[in-house]
Amino acid sequence: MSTIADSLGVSTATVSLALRDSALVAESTRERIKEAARALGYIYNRRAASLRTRRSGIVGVCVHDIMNPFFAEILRSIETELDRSRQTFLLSNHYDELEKQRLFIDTLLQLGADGLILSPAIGTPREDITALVANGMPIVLIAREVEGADVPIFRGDDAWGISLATNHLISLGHTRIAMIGGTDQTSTGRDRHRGYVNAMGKAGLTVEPEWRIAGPRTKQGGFEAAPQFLALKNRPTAVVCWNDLVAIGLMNGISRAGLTPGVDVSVTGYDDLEEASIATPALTTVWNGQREVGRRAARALLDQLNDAEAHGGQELIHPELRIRQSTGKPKAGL
Amino acid sequence: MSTIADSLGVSTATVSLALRDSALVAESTRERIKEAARALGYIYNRRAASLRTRRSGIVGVCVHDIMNPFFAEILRSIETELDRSRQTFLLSNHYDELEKQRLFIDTLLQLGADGLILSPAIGTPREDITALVANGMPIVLIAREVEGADVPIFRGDDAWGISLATNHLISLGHTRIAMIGGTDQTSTGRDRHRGYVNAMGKAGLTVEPEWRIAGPRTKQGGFEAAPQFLALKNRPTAVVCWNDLVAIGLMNGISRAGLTPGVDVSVTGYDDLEEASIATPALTTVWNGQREVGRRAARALLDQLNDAEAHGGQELIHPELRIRQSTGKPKAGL
DNA sequence: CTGAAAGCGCTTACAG
DNA sequence: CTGAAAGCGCTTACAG
Repeated sequence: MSTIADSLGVSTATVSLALRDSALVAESTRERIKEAARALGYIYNRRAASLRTRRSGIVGVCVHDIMNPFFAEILRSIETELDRSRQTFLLSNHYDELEKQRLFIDTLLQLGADGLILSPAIGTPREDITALVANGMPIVLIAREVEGADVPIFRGDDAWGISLATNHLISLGHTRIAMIGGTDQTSTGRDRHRGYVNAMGKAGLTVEPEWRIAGPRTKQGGFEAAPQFLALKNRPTAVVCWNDLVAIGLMNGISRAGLTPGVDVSVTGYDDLEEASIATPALTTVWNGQREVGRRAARALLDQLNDAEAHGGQELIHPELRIRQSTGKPKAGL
Repeated sequence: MSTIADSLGVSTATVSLALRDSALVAESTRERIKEAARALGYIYNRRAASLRTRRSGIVGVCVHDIMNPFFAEILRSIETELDRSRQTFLLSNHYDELEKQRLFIDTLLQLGADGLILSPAIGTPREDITALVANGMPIVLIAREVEGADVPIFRGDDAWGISLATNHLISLGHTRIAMIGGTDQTSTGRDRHRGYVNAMGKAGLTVEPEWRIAGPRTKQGGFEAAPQFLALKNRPTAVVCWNDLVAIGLMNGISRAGLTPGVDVSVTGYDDLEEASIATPALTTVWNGQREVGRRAARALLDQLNDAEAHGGQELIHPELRIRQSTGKPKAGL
């Protein structure tokens, strides 16, 4: 910048102002300065600027796994929103390791990030969140709760959503319904399991303990759970899966065993990923508003950046059932 | 830092040294300083440090789409390598839009990033790469070439790899083999198509123009190409797909039409994604060394950071055929 | 082993 | 409308 200033015989203050299109600088001066900047191949140094202004233009986004299509869809809409306001976003996976998450948060602090969008790792203590807030870094949560942390959170109404899937199966005539996937260590896992149990109870149906195969959260996991499910004595005729990935994996596993998902066993997913509609058979699932979650979370954070007052959030997104070919009436005789 | 210095009656220089474990500082002083830093909740300001040292600890990674499992697998191994040397990595999608890619590169320059790992967007001119190098930013390419750019590149031997798949089908007795997916706008697309054509030629087989359905690169794309393929007159008995995603989508589409992939139509993929082995039927494909690509690219970049001399790369990764259930002999009578 | 001083490249009052 | 000066929080010669 001083090179530009010298070459034109003006002050660096004027250059700084001109490059940011300040009305304080005469039109002609501004033009000359911009021209010189171009000619000299000037590169704006954001570190220096941010050191002075205390705004970095960086927003951190940290989730369990960015390559998981569920988060991928959320991230895309976050990306769209942040791009619009020219924020750079720093992505990271924490793989549900608290240490990785803390390392990332430290990095964010050191870089002077303006805010954080976080889907907290399993076991995240409230203090980790409040410490951030105390350091003046706005934060919004997505997908998962952190008990006792008073920050905006955006997610779907899991208990309600899973009841949609469960009730759909019940209305088709299924009475023995299993639930596969998810973990009680996350609020999402607990909420969905509770929703399933409640829906069964309301319909006067019993739930056998071995009908709950907890754990799987990926396609691979669902695939591997298939044999265990198929081996159940007095096997359930339908399965509520924790998410679409588990459901698709499970259906693949069922097909491998020579049975036909949607005919021999009804299967529901959760999330309505893009993939759900092209699965074979097309997956009956619950739309979970990923796009909406991402959009709202990003907006809420941006609002906080521009106005420390703003502090919304918390309204749950209302899930919707999507009926496709992976569910049907129980086969006669089962 | 000056707060720490004041509270202890030492200079900031000493504090700086102590916090970085310099042997220049007496053990006892070091301890006192670190203790004070902890007590005061000191946060290291990387912007300030980097302004002074001209190293930011940031490495940029830019690909077509980080949520695509192909890149996802590469990114995971890049992540592992960079974590090890405590570099923060800034991820971005360019979605094959040159403008997005340029914006990201600009951001990197402004943040003073130490280097870039890039899978270049379609149409990236050589000048974009050389300009970066001229600005002193080390760069390595992955997956795709940029003609005339003299920088390290890491990728598989695509022409060779696709010939493995093609020859496998030929050896099973197929003579009419289609190729679905990919675009001639990328080196990868051209190489794979060329490899397929060559393999067919060497076996004395002809390739009808309508057997090439260019374009699809995703599951959705493969799924949508199914009807077009199935409608071909004198339909090929086998399909070489551009990648696993297209192959899996295509198989879903074929199933939807009531045919059985692997029996009625043989299908091969490319990349050997984790998903390939749990697809139904399990996908015959070509292992493309994603992990290896990521690992080598990250190492090469780190080497360049630590020693401007280093400048390796260019050896192609040798693909391998993985035979599973999606390929078989052509059905009698076809 | 420790301190005083300069400087990285910006922006922001303040003065004119 | 423009300039001189201070300062953001570090690190690095240099001197002692």
